[in-house]
Amino acid sequence: MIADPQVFDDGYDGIELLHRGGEMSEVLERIATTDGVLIAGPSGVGKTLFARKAIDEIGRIEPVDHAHVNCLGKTTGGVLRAVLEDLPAGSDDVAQTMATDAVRDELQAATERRETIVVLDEGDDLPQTDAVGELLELDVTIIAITHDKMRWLSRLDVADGHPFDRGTISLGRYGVSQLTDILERRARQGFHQPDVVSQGQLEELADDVAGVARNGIQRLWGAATVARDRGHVRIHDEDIDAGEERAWRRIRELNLASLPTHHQVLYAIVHEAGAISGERLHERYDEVADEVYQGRPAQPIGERARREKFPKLEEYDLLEYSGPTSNRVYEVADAEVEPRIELP
DNA sequence: ATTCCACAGGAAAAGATGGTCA
DNA sequence: TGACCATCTTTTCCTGTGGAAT
Repeated sequence: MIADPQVFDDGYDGIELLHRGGEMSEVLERIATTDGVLIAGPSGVGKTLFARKAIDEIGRIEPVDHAHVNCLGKTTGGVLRAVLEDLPAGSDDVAQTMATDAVRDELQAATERRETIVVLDEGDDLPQTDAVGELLELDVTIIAITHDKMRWLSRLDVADGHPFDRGTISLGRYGVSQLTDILERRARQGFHQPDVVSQGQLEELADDVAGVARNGIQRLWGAATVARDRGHVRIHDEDIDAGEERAWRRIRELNLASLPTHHQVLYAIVHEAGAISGERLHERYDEVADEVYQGRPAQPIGERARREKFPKLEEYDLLEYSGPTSNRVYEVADAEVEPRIELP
């Protein structure tokens, strides 16, 4: 059924970008005249793919070097080093302890031989670092990606003004017919055989995910996987329903696996309880800490440092919490996503 | 309405980490 | 090898917030 699994991977970019023609001309136009463009839009509407395709387009006009960096959770130095590592003219392995001055010099050298574009993906927290300011000092073009344009612009603090407030490229959710096209394209490319899924089914999927392309693509993957397991030649409507949870679990499990020990422990504690207050959570952590950290390189951490871990767990869609500072309750997003650490 | 309380999260200091260089 | 250094992480200290109690 699924002949080419990577077509359904989250970061897959070997596919044509559909229904973004207007935004694409806009971004090309702006890149020709300024050295900073902000791309804003909700999760899963193809901001990353859009940026990649924009780089391709630009590369067709003139030769450019580029770096694409995921800035989530990175410090100023971390972003700069990642840029340096990703540039063709930069070093492949930049030491964490390399002085920022030295990184700056190397970036200078790596970017001056030809036009350079830097994509700062997952850039919501960038304004809290100096990374944007540092990069603007160099002769590079920045494409920053964020979920919330207003918040990003208002928190950005760069001396001498910056080019980002001269207009933002906004990528919205797709309409049903547009997303149906997109899903059809994926199906054709991923399944290698016609009629695995009907036009009507694709429309229903597109409608169901409210224009969020990533969700639609993952739902399609889940449906195809279930259909395969059930020995179906084509996707049945029941496969689509049954595949939904599986699709989300796949993404969350990958997210969880990528996190370090402290996050794993905290996730395990919340998972055990289902929902837990901050107070109870800290009590439980203190109870199990000694045993859980036995034989691991990491040491248990204090309460303040634990609080620091939750934004990432939320960002990765593993935990949910909201409400006022006191009486906050932490909940697992999907109880089926098992922790990777055993609690006593 | 005012005071109290618990907790989130900011800032700065301290500690850990992982590198360079003599 | 060991002294030293820059950066990142954690701790310490603290302020702000919203609900609950008075």
